[in-house]
Amino acid sequence: MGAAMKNQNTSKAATRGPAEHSVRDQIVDAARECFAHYGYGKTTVSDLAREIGFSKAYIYRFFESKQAIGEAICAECVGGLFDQVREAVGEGGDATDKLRRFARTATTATVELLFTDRKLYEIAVYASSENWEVVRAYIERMQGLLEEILKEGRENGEFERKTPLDETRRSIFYALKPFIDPVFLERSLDLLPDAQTEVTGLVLRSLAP
Amino acid sequence: MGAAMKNQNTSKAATRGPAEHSVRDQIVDAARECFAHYGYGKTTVSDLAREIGFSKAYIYRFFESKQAIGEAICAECVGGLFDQVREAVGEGGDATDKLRRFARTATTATVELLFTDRKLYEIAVYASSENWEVVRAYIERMQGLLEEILKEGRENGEFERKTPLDETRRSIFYALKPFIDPVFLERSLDLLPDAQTEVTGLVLRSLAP
DNA sequence: TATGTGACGAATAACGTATTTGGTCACAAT
DNA sequence: ATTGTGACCAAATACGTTATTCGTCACATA
Repeated sequence: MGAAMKNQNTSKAATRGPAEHSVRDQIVDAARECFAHYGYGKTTVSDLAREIGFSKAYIYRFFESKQAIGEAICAECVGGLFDQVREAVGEGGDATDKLRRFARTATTATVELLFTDRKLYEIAVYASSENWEVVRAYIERMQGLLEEILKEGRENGEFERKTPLDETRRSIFYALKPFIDPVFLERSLDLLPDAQTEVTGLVLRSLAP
Repeated sequence: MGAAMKNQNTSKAATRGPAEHSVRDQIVDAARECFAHYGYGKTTVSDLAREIGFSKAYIYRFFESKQAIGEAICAECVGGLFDQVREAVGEGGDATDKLRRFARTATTATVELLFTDRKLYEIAVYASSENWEVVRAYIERMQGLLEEILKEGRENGEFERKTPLDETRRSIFYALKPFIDPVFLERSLDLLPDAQTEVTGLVLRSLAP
């Protein structure tokens, strides 16, 4: 099984110097604007330095690498996605409704990001394809949320209880992946929104007690 | 909704001249070897011409373009995949078993292609990402096979009958896509084989009467 | 008609080079 | 200590030029 297995670049925070510092915020602010406007690849670290009026070297006092800055921006993006999903789920009624909201919102929020901030979306795709830590964290939070929904559904009798909870959570997440993972979602656009609805239906049928 | 929507290059056969002709077969044979050895991109039409001892211009009497030759080779590949799946399904017992075989064989056969004929797999990825007609045909045949399994399961009471058959077929196919579609499968390798098994389990639960 | 080709143009890829970029470090100032 | 920088290097990238490659067409031969 000599698979590809690239960098194993699941790097840690990759942040340096004081965690709370106005310059760090300035860098992030500048990066957010520049990345969104020119894209991650076309923005140079010197651009960011010029934008905040400091030298390039100073930026490296706060971030280990350009990618680390990209991860910070990406964290904001996926954090926003997660918040939207969590909020939508919170407004749901029973677990079935919550699960529907979970799937629907994850898709619509990500698609919206794709269309309104295409350049930022590209970072997310890159991050996902390169297994950045921030994506792993996002997936874990999403699965955590999903598990909560499942638990609730199991407790109040909406969902079956025989299948191990972990397996249920994972398999649902895999099945929904084409509509959640940015890399896959790009290739599923022409199937939306029907395919997403129908897979959610399938998932709910699989949960029937 | 200004989606991407590229070439709409879902071209037809793109074949020219006599359909039955020894030279056509020679071209395809040479292409199969060269594409598998050097890859689609690195193989030039002149290479194929030299291989069969004719001029490059003559090749264009039989195929409209290099891509058309690629489609022919790709058709062989996915045809092979489909045959493997159909055979495995044919050896199955009840519909549940057949569905399991359907999913498992589709994945293993595609992964095997990926590892043994990586260069040909690349063509399949390219074909899929560019929506070549041959891929569309493959998907339709696969869905046809899946529908047969579902019908059988519905008739003998293994599967539920409330959900419209079309929807069931489509949603199952979508859910399995990360393990069938070459483009997706490449990114799901690290989840195999567990994820595939677990999603299949989810699908079967959703089919419970 | 069926088989087969060399020559040709536009588009693309390969290639080598000059420039830019990511990242570090020694050093200065507060 | 903390804040801040210019100079520097290896690696990557942009760029302009050359060489291939796709695909066509007029033409040849049997």
